[in-house]
Amino acid sequence: MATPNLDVFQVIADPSRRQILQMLTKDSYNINSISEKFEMSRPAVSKHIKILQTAGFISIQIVGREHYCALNKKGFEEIRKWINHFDQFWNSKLKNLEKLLNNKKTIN
Amino acid sequence: MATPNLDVFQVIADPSRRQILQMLTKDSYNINSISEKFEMSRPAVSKHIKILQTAGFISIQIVGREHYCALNKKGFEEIRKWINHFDQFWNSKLKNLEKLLNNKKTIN
DNA sequence: ATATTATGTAACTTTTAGGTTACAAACTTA
DNA sequence: TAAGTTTGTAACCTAAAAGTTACATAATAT
Repeated sequence: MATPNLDVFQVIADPSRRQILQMLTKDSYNINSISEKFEMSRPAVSKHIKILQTAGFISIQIVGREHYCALNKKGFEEIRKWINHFDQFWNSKLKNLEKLLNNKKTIN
Repeated sequence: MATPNLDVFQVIADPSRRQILQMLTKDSYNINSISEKFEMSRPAVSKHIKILQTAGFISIQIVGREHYCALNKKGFEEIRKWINHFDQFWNSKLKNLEKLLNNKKTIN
């Protein structure tokens, strides 16, 4: 794994990475304890951690030889922005429908 | 492209597919007019459309030989649910901090 | 009927994400 | 100092996503 530079959407596309993020809603864990919960090897998890950190989904606090991972708000923001954008689309569509119905009312 | 069955996160991981969704916030287009806006071949776009439809991000209305694509709310819901879940995490973290500060206040 | 337009799909190739093992580095403990 | 932990990384392999071209199908237009 040559740690590719992925955009935030590609980062959360991987189920294992989403599992890691899910896990970090419970507590902060070091990389070893995270990899223990997964089928794959520790280096594989290590790469995922690196990708998550680079994309801003987690931050890492080094305590001695242990690297503790915690959720980082930053990475999620672009996703939320994207979803909000489409929510606006649905809302404006709904408003247009309401306008249409109101016009009909005044006409009849 | 053997039209793989991707989960919603994998579906929006592809930049071209996100561009298509973005395009459909402006208007409803048939597949040919969508592919005209892209560098890649028409069959490639056609596959993306299929993937977007299968995952519930767009719906297709067939008018004669033309297939008109429009945004479908369904596909976005799982993404929003996922984002909301993490928003709850940040909110509860904030509440805990507030509680902590309030306790300090009453102690001092 | 023929030509044109819009689309789907099969077969194939290329690229790369995601996994592995092996080894190095850095910190901790006995 | 030596042994044990925790982590990073290099080198490699595999599976599959994403593209291509070529061809088939179906609706429309002339």
